[in-house]
Amino acid sequence: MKRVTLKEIGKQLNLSPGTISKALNDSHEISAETKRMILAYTKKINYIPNFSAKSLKTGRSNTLAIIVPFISSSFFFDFYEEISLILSQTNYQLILLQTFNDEKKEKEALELCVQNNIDGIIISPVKNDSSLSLLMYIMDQICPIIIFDRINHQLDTFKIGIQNNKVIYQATAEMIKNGRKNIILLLCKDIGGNATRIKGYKDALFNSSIPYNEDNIVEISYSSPKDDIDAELERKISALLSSPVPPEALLSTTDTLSLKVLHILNKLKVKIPENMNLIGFSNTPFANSLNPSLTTIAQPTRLMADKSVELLLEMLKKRNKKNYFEFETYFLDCQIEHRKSTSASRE
Amino acid sequence: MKRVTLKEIGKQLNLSPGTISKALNDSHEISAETKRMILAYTKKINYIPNFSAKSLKTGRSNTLAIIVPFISSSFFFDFYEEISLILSQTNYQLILLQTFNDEKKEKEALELCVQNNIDGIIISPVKNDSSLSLLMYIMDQICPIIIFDRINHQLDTFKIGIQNNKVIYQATAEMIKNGRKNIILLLCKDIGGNATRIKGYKDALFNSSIPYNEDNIVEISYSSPKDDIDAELERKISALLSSPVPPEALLSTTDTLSLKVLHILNKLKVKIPENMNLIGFSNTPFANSLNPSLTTIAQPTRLMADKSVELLLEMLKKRNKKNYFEFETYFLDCQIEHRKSTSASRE
DNA sequence: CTGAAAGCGCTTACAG
DNA sequence: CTGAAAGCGCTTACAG
Repeated sequence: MKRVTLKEIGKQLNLSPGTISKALNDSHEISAETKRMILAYTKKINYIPNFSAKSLKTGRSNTLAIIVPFISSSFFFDFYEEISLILSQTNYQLILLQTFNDEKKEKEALELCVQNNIDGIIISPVKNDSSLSLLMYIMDQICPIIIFDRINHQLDTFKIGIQNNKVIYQATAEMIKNGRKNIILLLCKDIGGNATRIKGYKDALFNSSIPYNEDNIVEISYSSPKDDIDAELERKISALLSSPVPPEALLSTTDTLSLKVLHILNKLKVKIPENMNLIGFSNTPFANSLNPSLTTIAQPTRLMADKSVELLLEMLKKRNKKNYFEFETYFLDCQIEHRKSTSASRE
Repeated sequence: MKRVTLKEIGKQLNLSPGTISKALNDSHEISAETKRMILAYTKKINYIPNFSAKSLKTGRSNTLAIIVPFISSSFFFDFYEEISLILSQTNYQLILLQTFNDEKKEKEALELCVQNNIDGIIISPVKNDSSLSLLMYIMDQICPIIIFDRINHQLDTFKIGIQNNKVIYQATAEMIKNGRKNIILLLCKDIGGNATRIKGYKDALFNSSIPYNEDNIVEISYSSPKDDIDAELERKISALLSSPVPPEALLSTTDTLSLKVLHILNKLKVKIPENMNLIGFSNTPFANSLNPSLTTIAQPTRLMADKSVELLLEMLKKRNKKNYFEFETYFLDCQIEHRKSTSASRE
């Protein structure tokens, strides 16, 4: 029982390998009768084609790639799941690559795409200018690219993201409405959208005539959800809590930080929401089961994934007509999901 | 700027394509001098080889596959992450495939492996006998296979799992020690290890002279973490709670069930741990942040992943000497992680 | 409607 | 140590 090839099948059926190939690809050149006969036979022997040969010949792989910083981040995970689900309805395969926020790994991931004749790429890049020349080369020579999430990247293509200033504005305003004035904004350092995030935060304060205090901007530097930032985070939070006018609210802008800060506040016996309103940027399905359940800003992950695939498939369809596209950046809206960690009542 | 081939490079350097190939593969046939020169050049122009051609020629892909029911299950996710981490140290690529507990999808996933000249497979199969003939064919003709988690599968190969009866015994004994006699065992229906699980449960009761009551075995039928089983689960739990002798403890054997049942018990205002001890089979890192924090049975996921890769790589090394192996099944130990959802004190 | 033949870009046994 | 040549298993322009 050796692995069967088209040549072998042709010999069995007294047809040429080319005819078998055309039949299996449902070419109009082949008669219905012959097709039926060939399909019956290949099904019977469970013929499994060799994709390497096909890919070598055609220059395509029927495979798309999604490149994210960390699949362990629930936003990226959900995004991946959705893409995976959509593509399972097509005959595209999907491969998942992680950069770990490392430019070198990003380059490796992209080269892997080239090596494997990947047909299209959806990526959340490491930095605004990471792998720029390689990405441009790929766009030009290899396959279309869609950028999502970190849409400040300089590559000229379709981009799908959220309006950071707007959503941070809303969350901050929400806390102000709950009577909180001293609000911590917790950020992951060196992430593209921070400037716009801070802008949204400041605008919300300004519109309620609350003075801006730069000590309330807390930036934590980490690149992996597994980095040990717990001690640093606890120290900074503790310091703010023991200041003359302790903070009454905290807005956390990443999934990782949201979970960690909740844990720390519980440990420090801070009463949530009475003494501390808490809103987390998060996509975790467990927000409901947390203690207390966490009010979150949920990114429209599925919509983002849907749009990314839609655009990529569209570019693939028009693959031959380059420069045809007017590239656009799409900003999707986030939603605040209210749970127990925010309320107006105090102790 | 067209994509460069070995032929092209050969022309530029006045060498044959064969020589370039050998140099890049660090063949001993090529002089150090020539190698250095070729490497310098290919690096300068950032030569990226065509893996399809390589794979077609060699019959190998340098890619391993991991096939799981659902990557959204945290056990499988952690397992995947660990494998991914280990392989990033090697030059094997990894592809992830999901079966959604569907035999047809499992067959498709395996055929995809064959199509892509995958070098090795690590799989948690859908059922004890799913895809048996295809798996045997693959083992025989294509590449080695390791089975993990669902180790009751009939394929003869290396298997890595846990001793279900032992760990369920321990968890049950733990609850008995906390003075609980009426203990619910919550299972996902039709999963391989259930018989051994029930045995562990019964043995623990028996050794404490507690009569076995079959109503306490609750089986819920679902195949995806996203299946809507909430109503059914709530109905069954409610019914037991309103029986003359309500249960005082619950042992949940899957991740999905653990989170759902916690949510339901909270909703029904059952006091945990006072009136209900709760132990969940779970790998979620959020166990600590749940309300209350959940005592869990944690599978030795990383060890299982390490062992799986170790065995697979070993089989790959000895690829030519088939039938050389004495296949074994490895049983790894689980650990109970004590948190607030279990204790002896009552109300 | 079917077939013969070239070629995708590599690797490798063989010759020199 | 280097090269010429065959071949991996497909697809497809071309011929008939």
